[in-house]
Amino acid sequence: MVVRPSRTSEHTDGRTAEVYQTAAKIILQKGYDATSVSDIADALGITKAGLYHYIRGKTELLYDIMKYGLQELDREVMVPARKIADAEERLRFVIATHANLVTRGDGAVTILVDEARALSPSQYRAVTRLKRAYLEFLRETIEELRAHGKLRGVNSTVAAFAIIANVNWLSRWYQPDGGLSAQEIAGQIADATLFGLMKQGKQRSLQAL
Amino acid sequence: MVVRPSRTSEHTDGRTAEVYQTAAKIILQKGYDATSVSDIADALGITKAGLYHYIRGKTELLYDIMKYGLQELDREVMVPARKIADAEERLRFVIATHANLVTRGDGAVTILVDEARALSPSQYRAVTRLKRAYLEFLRETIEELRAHGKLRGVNSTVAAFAIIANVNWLSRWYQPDGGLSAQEIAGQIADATLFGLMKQGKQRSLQAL
DNA sequence: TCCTACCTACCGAACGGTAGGTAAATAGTC
DNA sequence: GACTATTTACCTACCGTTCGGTAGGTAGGA
Repeated sequence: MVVRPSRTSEHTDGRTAEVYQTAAKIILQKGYDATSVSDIADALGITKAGLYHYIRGKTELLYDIMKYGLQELDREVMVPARKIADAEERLRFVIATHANLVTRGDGAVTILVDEARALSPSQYRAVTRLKRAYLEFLRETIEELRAHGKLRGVNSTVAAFAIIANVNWLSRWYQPDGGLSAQEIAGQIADATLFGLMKQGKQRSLQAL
Repeated sequence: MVVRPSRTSEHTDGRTAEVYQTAAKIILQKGYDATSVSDIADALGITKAGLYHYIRGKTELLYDIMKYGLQELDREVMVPARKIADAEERLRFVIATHANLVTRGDGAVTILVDEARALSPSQYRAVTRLKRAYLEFLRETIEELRAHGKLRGVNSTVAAFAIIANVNWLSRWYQPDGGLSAQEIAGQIADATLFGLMKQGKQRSLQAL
């Protein structure tokens, strides 16, 4: 996870990126509330006061990590997806790419999922707004499938949440050293989810199982 | 949520049930770490020390709630499901019933999902063991489908987690006063998930969408 | 006379955060 | 290049607050 320069954080160099990466990793493991600022400082080999040189506060750190996760989702999933004309192909791309982002696991995208509760109201609103944009993007693509007569009798909200559920849940059970590769899993999830929604999906050749 | 008498908690009357229900509700809203023992006591209209008359500790309270959730899952989903001979029908029943349990929402089943991290190692092991039993139950049923030649080329682990993902994610977006009823959603999730896994599902008549 | 169901008052530990300092690097001036 | 001013990157030491938990008491019912 590389943090790009932004107006909201005045430190943009490599050390700040390291702070964010380390924090994301620990928060992912222990949860936000159970992670103390000292935990993060210790992992970085500095003191708590030293860490406050880089962050403005604990929730601001969380918020910045989440913002990065949402940017990542936009940059790597939504922007490229919008260039795909065919709705079915687009949806398959979104599911597989998002799944890869979760398993690649620098943490930011995943932290997004669970820890929003800890944000301040205004931070929460900002994050929720961007999450909702992603949901709407999925819903629109699904409705496009329906318009082409390809969708089964499934509510598009339920379907969109089903996609998000499957992808995000990956972070809870995926093990890099397990029997299945991230690509295999991503492909299978995309396939099963799409097939469940559509009247007749072009069934992809499935990799070894 | 009604807590049944058990050997591990010495108080079994109505007040203890009220304690557990209230605690579950608050933990569900705020998260376990962010919920203080005083929060729960306040909601019950007693002091913190008064609450300790009913509980042995904060994690024990969480553990007891989770144990109840797992019992609920066993009693209401797995036990009746085992009586269903047809694997497809059985899987549909499991998905729909589990989904209803989540949306009915007295909290215990849902808390199970997110807060296991806060348990002590031995408590964590106990909960994980029972969760794994549920996963295995799903996997076996899915493999039964495969044995009958009904399954598409999907890994049964991926499929089992997909079911769990869809059902548990419900708790994050289901709104009782929303446009969709719990039954509708449960039915659609069961239908879309099953259809995604199977070669040819008996497509149920879907309710209004 | 016990037991149940609480209470007040408190403890030690951990928390997020800050005040105020310092050594080393960097930038500006001559 | 030498000297100074400023900034960076931390530090020690501490603050007020909140936390989970407890000791010891009490009012009321069986």
